[in-house]
Amino acid sequence: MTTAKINLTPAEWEIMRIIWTKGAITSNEVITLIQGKKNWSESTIKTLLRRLVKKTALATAKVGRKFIYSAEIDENSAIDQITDDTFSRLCEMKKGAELAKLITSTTLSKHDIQTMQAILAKKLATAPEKVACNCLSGENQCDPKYCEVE
Amino acid sequence: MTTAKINLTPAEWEIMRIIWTKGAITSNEVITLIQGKKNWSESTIKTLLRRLVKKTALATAKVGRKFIYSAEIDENSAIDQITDDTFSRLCEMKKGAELAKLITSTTLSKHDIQTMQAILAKKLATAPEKVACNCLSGENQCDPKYCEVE
DNA sequence: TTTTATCGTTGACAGATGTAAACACAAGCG
DNA sequence: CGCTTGTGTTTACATCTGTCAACGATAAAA
Repeated sequence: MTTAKINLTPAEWEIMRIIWTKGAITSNEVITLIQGKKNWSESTIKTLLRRLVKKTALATAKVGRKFIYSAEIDENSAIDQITDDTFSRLCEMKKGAELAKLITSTTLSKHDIQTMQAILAKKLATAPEKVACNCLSGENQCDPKYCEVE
Repeated sequence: MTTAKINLTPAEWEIMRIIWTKGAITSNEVITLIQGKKNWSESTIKTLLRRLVKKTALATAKVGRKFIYSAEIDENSAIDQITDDTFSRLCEMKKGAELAKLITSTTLSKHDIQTMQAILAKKLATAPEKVACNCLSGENQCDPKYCEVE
């Protein structure tokens, strides 16, 4: 399992989810499983598998004339990567509110919630009163008229 | 301010942040401000501005021979959109842990934290013991060997 | 062993993205 | 009134992505 920075496109991500969930799997199984969610032709799926192998997101083991595909990148690392990637684009000041929205809209287990509560309780003590906007570089400051949390 | 579904590419997003922060602005100012962060040529920035206008993410007001650009899409909506988009790709079962990581790595204000604490406290009561994986369609169940939270 | 069903490989193609040079044009300068 | 300068417009182009059809090789079936 590598942790290298490999970018997965949305379509490729769909394939990876199947493989992360099933472990080792043949292209045929992938095709069958995907077809429950996406309306992709076999060709499309084969292409995606091939591209994933090429970018070393998947490994193959030849068994007879067919391949058994398995993930070469760790699911959690991949998840960290896309979420970090997404969050890195956001205005620093807005992230807190967005996270609040996400925890509102996401189904969370009791355990998840308790974990977060512990983290938050710990953070509260040293939390700043306000997080500054970082949308402009250097000395350029936000125009308070626009750069405000609502 | 529209709320229509407009996809912003990472490069376009960079431009939008400037404009959301500064309000109305000329291409020239955008160019100056971007150059503090990115090493893009003027041409590149002009192209991005034009594409953003084309996809109605920006509006223009002609003043003399120059344009004043302003956002046509709301920053918060755009933020919601990309985060939702990203989260929709993840395994349902993994979202909680990922959110916990995010709140750990994000700088949060006291206010943000308190908001989240309130949301979590409320959610805890009705929270499920476990959130199921939704990576496979229909009756296909996760192979417990692979589909487990660690 | 001839036919057929399976897989994987090639080649394609339109549209999106990142990047940018070259060009056109109006306004102010000399 | 040409010339320079600041702005917007065109054109370009290599990649990346989403989607496939067609082709080739080989195991399985007849």
